[in-house]
Amino acid sequence: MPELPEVETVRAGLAPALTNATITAVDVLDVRSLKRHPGGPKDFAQTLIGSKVLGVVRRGKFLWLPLEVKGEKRSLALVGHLGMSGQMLLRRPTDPEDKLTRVVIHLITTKGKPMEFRFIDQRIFGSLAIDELQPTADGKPGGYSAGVGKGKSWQNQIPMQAAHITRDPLDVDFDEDFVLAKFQKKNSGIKRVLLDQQTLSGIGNIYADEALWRAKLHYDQPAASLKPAKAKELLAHVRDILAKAVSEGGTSFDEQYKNVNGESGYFAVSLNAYGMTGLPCARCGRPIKRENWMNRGSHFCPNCQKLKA
DNA sequence: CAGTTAACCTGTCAGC
DNA sequence: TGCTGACAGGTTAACT
Repeated sequence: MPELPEVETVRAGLAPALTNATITAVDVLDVRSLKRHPGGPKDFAQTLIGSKVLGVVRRGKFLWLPLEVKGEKRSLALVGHLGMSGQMLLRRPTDPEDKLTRVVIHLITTKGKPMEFRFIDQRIFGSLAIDELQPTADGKPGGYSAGVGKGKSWQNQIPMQAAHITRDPLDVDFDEDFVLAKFQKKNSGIKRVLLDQQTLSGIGNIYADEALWRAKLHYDQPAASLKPAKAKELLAHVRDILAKAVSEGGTSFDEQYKNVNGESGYFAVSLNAYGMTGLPCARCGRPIKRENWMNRGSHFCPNCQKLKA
């Protein structure tokens, strides 16, 4: 479900509420949501209770909350991934239950106000885990946290389970030359490469289809066949689309993506390819086509986006 | 080694 | 009304 713009919308919503709040209790309603936490639910809850949240950071589709854990020497964070159907909602204890809630983390603000962080996940591809932070490979900030935490110990760190993820196109330290060099070395179709989080992060099925539509590229066009100028143009489209989608609060079609208040985003009205099967292409008027591709779908204009030799 | 596929899961919706 | 199959925003282990 959620790609970079949706995860960033969640991050921005969580940060002001959770920063400096203290965890008071943890309810694990479905242990499958902790599949990336090897210590199990007891260890998960014990570590969290009494800990303070220091910030909310994101790289690509990964989110993490650096923690101050009493009596703990290691640098730890609560790491979250939304998978295909995850949501993170901020609720008051008196609010009605949310369907498909898997984990509830109870907190109290510095002003003594109680609140609940609820992790909702239909398909359980998402997860929460406590993980150790390690220094970033390049010594630069681990991810996006709106400048908060400058000079803090966790600023230039990243959770071990997210360390293999490269920087996303909205990261100030995004290395475009590194990505272009990777394109040149890959014979896979360009869409496959756009979705590879170790080449560049944050892009999923929606924004890949949208960027390729804008660049007039077929999803199976080998990445290495792109001329440098075309590859740069594609990355510029990627950045534009991601930034615009962030400003619109992400893309929502149904109940599967909500911000921290349970509200939908508005970018769906800006889509030109994804989910537009059979509707006229905004450029040439011919119908958008959907093809089965990698156990999912690819949406494109057969007229504007032709495979080139 | 790079490149691909299968598996992990549940809910919704269209069609019969 | 109920059944069946297609489909859904992602990642990663295990193949070729």
